[in-house]
Amino acid sequence: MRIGYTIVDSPLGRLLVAATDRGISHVSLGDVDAELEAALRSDYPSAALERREHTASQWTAALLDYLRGRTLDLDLPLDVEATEFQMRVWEQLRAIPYGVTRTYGEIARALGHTKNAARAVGRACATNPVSLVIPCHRAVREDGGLGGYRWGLERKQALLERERAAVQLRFGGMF
DNA sequence: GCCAGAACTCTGG
DNA sequence: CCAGAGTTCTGGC
Repeated sequence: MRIGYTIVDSPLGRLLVAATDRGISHVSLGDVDAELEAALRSDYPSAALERREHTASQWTAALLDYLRGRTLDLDLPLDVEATEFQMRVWEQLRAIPYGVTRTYGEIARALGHTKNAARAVGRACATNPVSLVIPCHRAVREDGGLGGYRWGLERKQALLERERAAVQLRFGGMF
């Protein structure tokens, strides 16, 4: 498998976008490029990875727009591998509106788990390979805590604050 | 209420 | 298989 990727500056640090010719396969945030490349490599141990500046530039631009609060919907083509359960969790995550949060437990219940599968949901979120596109940062704990975030807790907090601010800006006076 | 410990589901090694 | 996870529930105080 061939995967091209690029790393650019973003409001939340370095942003890595990786894609096959079919869609986005990996999106991550970090402080240093090497850290992001290592994460990509560990997700795709046997793929041919090629760093190219112009890789997926349309999609990268869309992600940057999103981070700046100019785009609320990231409906981009994905090319990711996942278990059935992960697919269903990610589907639920993508259904959460911009600026809104949902708890791990709520997501578990939405999947039809009467028993508590919140931990499994957390695990599925944690292994989401395309941050932002699948908004795993909108999943929080029931006790009001943020829970964790694969790309750094302060980024999760910053993302949620940015989303709230952008919503305020657009719809603030309307209610 | 608060805290420790058990319960629950999925998955990588 | 089993440990451990981006959790939640329960029971004792």
